[in-house]
Amino acid sequence: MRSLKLRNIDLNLLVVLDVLLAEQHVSRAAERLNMSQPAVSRALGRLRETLNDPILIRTASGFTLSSRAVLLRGELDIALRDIERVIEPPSFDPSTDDSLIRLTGLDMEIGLYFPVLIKRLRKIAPSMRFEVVRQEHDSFPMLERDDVHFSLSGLAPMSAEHSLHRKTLQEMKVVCLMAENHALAHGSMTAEEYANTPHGLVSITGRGPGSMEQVLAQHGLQRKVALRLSGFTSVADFLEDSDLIFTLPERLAERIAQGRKLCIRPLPAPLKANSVRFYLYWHERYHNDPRMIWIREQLSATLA
Amino acid sequence: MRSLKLRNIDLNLLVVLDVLLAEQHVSRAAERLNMSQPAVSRALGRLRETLNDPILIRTASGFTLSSRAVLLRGELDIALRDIERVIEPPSFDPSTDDSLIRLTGLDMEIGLYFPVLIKRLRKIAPSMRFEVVRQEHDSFPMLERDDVHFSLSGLAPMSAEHSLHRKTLQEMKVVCLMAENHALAHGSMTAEEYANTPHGLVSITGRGPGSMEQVLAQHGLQRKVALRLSGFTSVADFLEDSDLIFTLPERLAERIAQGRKLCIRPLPAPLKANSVRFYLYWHERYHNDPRMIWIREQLSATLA
DNA sequence: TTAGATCATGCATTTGATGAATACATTTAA
DNA sequence: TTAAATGTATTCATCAAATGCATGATCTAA
Repeated sequence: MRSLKLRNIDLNLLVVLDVLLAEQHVSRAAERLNMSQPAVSRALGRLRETLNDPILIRTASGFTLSSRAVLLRGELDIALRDIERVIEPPSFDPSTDDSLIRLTGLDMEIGLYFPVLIKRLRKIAPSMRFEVVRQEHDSFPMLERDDVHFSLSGLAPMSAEHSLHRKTLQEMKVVCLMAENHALAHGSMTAEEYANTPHGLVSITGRGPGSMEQVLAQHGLQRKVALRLSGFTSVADFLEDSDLIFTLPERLAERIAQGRKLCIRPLPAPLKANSVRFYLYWHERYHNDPRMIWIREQLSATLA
Repeated sequence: MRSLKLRNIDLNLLVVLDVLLAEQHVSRAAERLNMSQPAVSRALGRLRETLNDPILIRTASGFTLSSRAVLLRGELDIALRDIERVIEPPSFDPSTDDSLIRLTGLDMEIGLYFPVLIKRLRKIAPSMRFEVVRQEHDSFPMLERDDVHFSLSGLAPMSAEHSLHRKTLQEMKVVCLMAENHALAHGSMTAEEYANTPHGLVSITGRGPGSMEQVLAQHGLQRKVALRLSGFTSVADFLEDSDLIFTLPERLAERIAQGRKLCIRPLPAPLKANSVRFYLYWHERYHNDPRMIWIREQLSATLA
């Protein structure tokens, strides 16, 4: 535990001392410091008092340094340089930075955004390292605990988590994904037809109703969820040759449908209102971190 | 030339920051700093403003550090340690100190005081190095110019040299030194007899009358200086088998007479008043230097 | 819901740094 | 030796800013 010697002295005097030692001349020092000559003279007086040493000694031609002052000059130079490093906003150079950046998110969402981002980052910051961390049920506590720097999520934090920041990556409509040979695969679909078909649901938190339940309720409808999955990976396998419908964000649905016997259909017009957003979340503690700011900017660039 | 970034920020805040980073708790930091809690809270506010970073971030259980704060902790620790070194009175350890100490003085006076001093110093400070420098006509400018740390002299500086300090080493009477077979070598000597004998004079500055001239003048007398020397070394050689008298400080006379056919006689009573002092001089710039303070103390000890 | 803990803020106070003018000291030039 | 010049310290009034007290706001835990 550091002693409190420093509490009892005015560290601001050190800046004046530095210039005084360099100039050995009160008036010139004052000019360089943008202070009045009396102010510097007094500061010198206080320094003499504090350090218990005359520091500058009058001679026929100006001032000379005391032996203490000669020592001080070197030590002070080091100390002030260190302080400047403290004060200075932290610098960041992508070309040399070797930080380890930890990210999390759901498998499918990650696949949608992170590969292209990280490809871009590695091109500009070849020494930077990345780690995609398996997401827990809820990624917000992971941010809180500093397990990860970023979390990609379509959810909103439950309570008002004041320490989290986020940025909307994309907003997209929700579509229906079903087998090519599904009864509703062709022609238009009514809200009632939609509600009466058995549904599949990817529940990230593992519990509670999906957002569609609310929308249906507004139309006096409700649906039957016949299958509940905790991830997107096997959605296609369940859908092919099945009577199920999954209601998913458009780009996710496109991904899942790729190369499978599935087809994407718009939601029935009355239910179309709501859309889905994906967010990038980070913790307050990295809000000003130039590395993280840079990454956020790069992500925006990949989306543009 | 250092930029003046540091002029615009309050360095005293850094001490508070240091404790805040360690405690991550405003009230505890306040206690450790002997400040009120509001004062620390405001200081934290100013720090946030200055560094443009939240530093401490509220969480459910107290504060966490921002990423900037994590960096700061290390940098600040170094900076404050360096500042402490600046503030701290310079330490001095005789057993390890290897300073080079430069001294000057007249040959004979040096022989009187320095050998015993340096013997003592080398015993306690074996790594310290010493250099006895040939004295110029006047040793005071050498002190002014920082050619030497100490000067041994019986003179007083001409003008009021405010930058010089001195310490009386010894006070001694002045005696007459003459050949054993000198006419005045036995019996008492009157002031007139003294004045009428041819004199030798060691003139350190090389010019001007000696101090005896003044004393004689007060008695309406004056003497004839037949021989003028610029040092003491050869005084004995000039005195043996000669009619000259040298008027010298007692201990110097004893030294010179040692093993030679010379004898020491007191001054005639009326002229006896004045005595001679030897001083150790040093420059203001070393007045607070712990090494020089120590040396001065050691010199006193050798004289005691 | 209450009690307890902790940080932020409004307000009044006080400390202490500042600037303008000036006194003081010393050196240089005449 | 005096006068001018240079540079530093000091006096005094002013003003900015930090502080402390009391209080408000927020959150945790029982």
